Amino acid sequence: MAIDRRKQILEAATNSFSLFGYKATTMDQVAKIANVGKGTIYTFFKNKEELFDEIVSSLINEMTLEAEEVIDPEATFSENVHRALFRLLEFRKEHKLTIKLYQEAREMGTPAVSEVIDRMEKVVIEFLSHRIEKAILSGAIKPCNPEMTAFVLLKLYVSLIFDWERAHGPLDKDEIAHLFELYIIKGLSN
Amino acid sequence: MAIDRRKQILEAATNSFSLFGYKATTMDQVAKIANVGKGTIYTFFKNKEELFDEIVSSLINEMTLEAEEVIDPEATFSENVHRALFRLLEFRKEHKLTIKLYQEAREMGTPAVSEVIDRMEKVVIEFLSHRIEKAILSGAIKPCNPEMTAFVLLKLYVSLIFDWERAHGPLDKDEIAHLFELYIIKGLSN
DNA sequence: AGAATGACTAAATTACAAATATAGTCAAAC
DNA sequence: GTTTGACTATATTTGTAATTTAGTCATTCT
Repeated sequence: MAIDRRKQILEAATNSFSLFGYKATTMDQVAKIANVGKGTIYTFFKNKEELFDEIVSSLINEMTLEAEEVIDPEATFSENVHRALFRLLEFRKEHKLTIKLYQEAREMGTPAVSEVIDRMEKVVIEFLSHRIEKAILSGAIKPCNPEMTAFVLLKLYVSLIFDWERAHGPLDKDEIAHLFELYIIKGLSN
Repeated sequence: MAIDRRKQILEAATNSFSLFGYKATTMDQVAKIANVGKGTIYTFFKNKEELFDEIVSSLINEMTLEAEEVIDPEATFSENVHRALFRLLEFRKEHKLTIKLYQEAREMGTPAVSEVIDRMEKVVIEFLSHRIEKAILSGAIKPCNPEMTAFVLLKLYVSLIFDWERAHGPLDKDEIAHLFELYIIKGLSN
């Protein structure tokens, strides 16, 4: 239990960031939770921001890997959107951090947090853009600006998860998948 | 030029709110621009917030009227969405106020401003909901939750006008109309 | 030795108070 | 009867002391 202090620190920091946000998490707190002296944190991480960045980077990596993994080149575009969405929606614990960060960015505008969100969104948009480009080339979907389409998909997702849920209670995975299918893939028109 | 002080005041306040926002507009300033004594404002409006509310209310009324007017019961749903959107996008001056208010709500979270935005969005969503309900009943579009669909349409609009434009420069009317057609009405799938 | 530590310091944040600015009033002027 | 701007009470900003927190480093522990 006294080994792998690095991991202990990362875990403690992740929990604290998820629960209280970036600004409200103190290094003393992280040290206390991780059961290490504060100095120990600085033997592994240059400063608070780097600790934060490492946590977010590995979250981004995990998500990208998962998404990459779940894509089936044989399946249709719509099916792949489904699969990726579903997997994404299962990231509940990591999601807690994301949700907290969106909240902190909105309510307090902490710069380090806004930067990190930009970074996350950039990765998501790039990932989606590539998929969309391929789907256009293969004729699976209509020609469109891939970056803007990625942007619209992300905005729809964020709107549903953060804004709609905040006012109307949570949506389950199937519901969200159905909504993407209806609004973006198939379209409303008969 | 010394008559209809009420109108002068409304105009001065509208300009100042559009240019500087709600908080940064002072009653002395409004009086100065409107060429009236400050006391005069209070013979027509109980306080700053009521002056603001009246301006926003008439903006909402104008918009609803315009939208109502532009709807053609004979035309298709998609065409009506187009027409309404186009008309909306012509509201450039009033739009300035809306844009400033969104900015102020985001950056400073002024309560009076956030309330007003909620009010505006509620009206828009109610208006859209009714149209969508009718379109579902007439079979013009697929069955869906009208309120949520209205919400998604609004969010797409706001995302494009405020978020995308902020990062990538303005979109022209035809482009926006085309995007609505592509993403929401027809869908991406081939 | 080398890793871990927590008292320590410098810098940032918050709490508080005085100074300023603003909303709203009202007695005088028109 | 309407308009007005000097006036007041309230809200905001500014400057400053008190507190908190990030980051260091001499000492302790293994």
